[in-house]
Amino acid sequence: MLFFTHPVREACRLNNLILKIAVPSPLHRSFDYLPPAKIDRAALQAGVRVRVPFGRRTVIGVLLSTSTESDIESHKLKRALALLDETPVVSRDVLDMVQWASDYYHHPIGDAVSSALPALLRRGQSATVTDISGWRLTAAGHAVDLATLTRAARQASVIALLAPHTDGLPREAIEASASVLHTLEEKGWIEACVLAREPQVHDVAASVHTLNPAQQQAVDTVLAGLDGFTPFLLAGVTGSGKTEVYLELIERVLSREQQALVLVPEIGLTPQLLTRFRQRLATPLALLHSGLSDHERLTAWQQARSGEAGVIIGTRSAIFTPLARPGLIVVDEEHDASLKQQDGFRYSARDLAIWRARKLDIPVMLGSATPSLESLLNVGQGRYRQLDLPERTGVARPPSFHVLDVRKLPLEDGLSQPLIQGMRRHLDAGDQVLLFLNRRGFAPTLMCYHCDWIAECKRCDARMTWHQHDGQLHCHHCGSQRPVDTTCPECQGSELHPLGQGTERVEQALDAHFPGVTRVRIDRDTTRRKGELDRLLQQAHSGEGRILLGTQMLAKGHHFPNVTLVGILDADHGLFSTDFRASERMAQLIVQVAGRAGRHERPGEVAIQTCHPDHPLLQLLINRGYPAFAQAALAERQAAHMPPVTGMALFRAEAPAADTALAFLDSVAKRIQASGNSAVETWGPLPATMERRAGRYRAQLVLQSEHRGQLQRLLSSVVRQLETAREARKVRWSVDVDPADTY
DNA sequence: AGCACGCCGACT
DNA sequence: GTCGGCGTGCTC
Repeated sequence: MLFFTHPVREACRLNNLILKIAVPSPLHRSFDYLPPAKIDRAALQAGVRVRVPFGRRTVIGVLLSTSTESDIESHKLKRALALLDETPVVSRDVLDMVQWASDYYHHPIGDAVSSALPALLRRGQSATVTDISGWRLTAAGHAVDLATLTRAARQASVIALLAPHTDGLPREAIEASASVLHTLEEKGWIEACVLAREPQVHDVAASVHTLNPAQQQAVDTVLAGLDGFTPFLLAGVTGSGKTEVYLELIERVLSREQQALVLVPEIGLTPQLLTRFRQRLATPLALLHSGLSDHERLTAWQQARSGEAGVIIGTRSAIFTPLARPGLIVVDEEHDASLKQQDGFRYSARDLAIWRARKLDIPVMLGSATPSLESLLNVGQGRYRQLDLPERTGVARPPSFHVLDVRKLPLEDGLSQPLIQGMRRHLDAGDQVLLFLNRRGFAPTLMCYHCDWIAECKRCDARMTWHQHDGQLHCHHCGSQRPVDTTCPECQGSELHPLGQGTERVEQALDAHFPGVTRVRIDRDTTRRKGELDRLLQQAHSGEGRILLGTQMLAKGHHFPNVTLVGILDADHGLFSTDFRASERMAQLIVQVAGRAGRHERPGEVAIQTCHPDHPLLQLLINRGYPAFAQAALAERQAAHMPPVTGMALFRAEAPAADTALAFLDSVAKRIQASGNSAVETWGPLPATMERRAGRYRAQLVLQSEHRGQLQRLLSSVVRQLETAREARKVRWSVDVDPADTY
């Protein structure tokens, strides 16, 4: 048999071999290449990077598979230039998942594969773990007299830091700007050095953790199924100790020498959560979030791939992280919209987590106090197994709700009298109060009392928000800003007034109502600077701030045990909207915000200011709780033939001219009609609720079907047509399968 | 997406 | 005369 592996024959076979390669481009297909010259067949593993000539450029693609056939005429096939990896950078399970997702979300395969790789690998950097770069003192550096450096404090501190470390310190360990290090290098006092990378050792103090019966039962149920794929929905009311369940399971996974992947919403990756994981788990954590540098991201990716990190915790894109020994996937706050990517490759990290866990044959746990209707339906249909944590840990009891009808109550700077009185009561008792308002700035509208002119954004169909701190009008949709008008541009009147409340204005009002009472405002404006969020949260936790005021940022993932009153200043914002998920989102937000209250021994109160106190879903929510709300909402969706009961997809389009996007979507609708697929209904095309945004006109076409398979088939066919359609060139278009937001 | 080709307007 | 505007075509 050895004769068959004779070199000549092997070469012959290799010459017939076709490489199917995902090339970074917006094209919905892979590209075929001949293997690089002089290459061992064994090196051609799916998932390795390949340098290929593409058009007039050279790009880096990823090998999807090999084949002996190609639809491309052989004289057109080019030869790949080189392989960049000895072992695949995209693991088998991730590659399969990406290919599935590219198909399901109708996103170009090359772009989808790219999103599975850290930027440095996309650009061709070596994937193998490299030694880390650091700095050490030179002989001249050791000889420097620090007393002569009184005018260069930063340089002096670097020298002092490095002095005891003769082998040098890693760059990350030196808190100094690049320019300081550069100056020191120029002076000949420090030099770059290479430090061998040593696996981190992470010890934790042994401690005993007791679980309540519900937690224990949840843990036991998952442990019983640790050797195979089961999706679990951990439905735990806020404060019921979901994190403790995760930690317990992760410990068990680690003790089996396996890794756990934990996905969290963007805003949920709080220092507290990390501290808790670090204190508890005897393994290095690989952290993946948007704030990382390219290098940090690659390092975390490598720690996950090598198995050095036992736990990988990150936001949605972390679902693509390679795992050496996968054992468990956790998706925390699974209802959160940030798990769905909103542009480009519009995948749902939650749904991909399920897919990947099935492929890997490991358990996956979705956790939430307010599960998505999607997940609840999956439970109802027997696809997921629900685990309940009905009780709050300790003695904390559920809060009581008060609906304040602001049609009948005069508002003073957005605060009703009963709310103010309630705040006073709780503050007098020595407790903390949390006010939630999902609107930053001073006032969302600036209006002329003379002629009713309103300050609007020049690039969007939206009002400008007045920000007092910088005296500017800001557009919260495109980011543009301009100075506040002092006279009305229409009638030259000087009666310009701010209308409505933002967090800035409420903060100011608190001065008048609660003079001398300390407060903390947490929104994007007060936390812009690095470290500021941590500092403000610290003030909130320590009790230094008595009144906590903020937007979304304050609503999720934080424990404020001494907060006993939560005020939701404007519940109507989300209750009525064009999006069919508005009431679900509102309910989730109310429950999440309410969950901040009364986590300690004192029961909490929640005051909700609304113009619609009788809204049936709101009443259901506060009287009978989230599960009852969710069942009713699901029944409504059922009756209205809406997701998650039906499948939905959107064609979105935007263009610089008003009618281009709509005209394009009209042609898409015609193609859909022409397909004769009667299982799919279309709605629209319609202009977006806010049609113009950042100077571009936006529109969408909704597709719905009871038969997801039919919907998928139709999308494939239409997307294929659009690739070469003339009208598609004038617009920026995209498909959004299972949209998180319609507008 | 990039990149090149190609055909019309206002500048050194 | 040419620099450069963006429409059109192509990528194995």
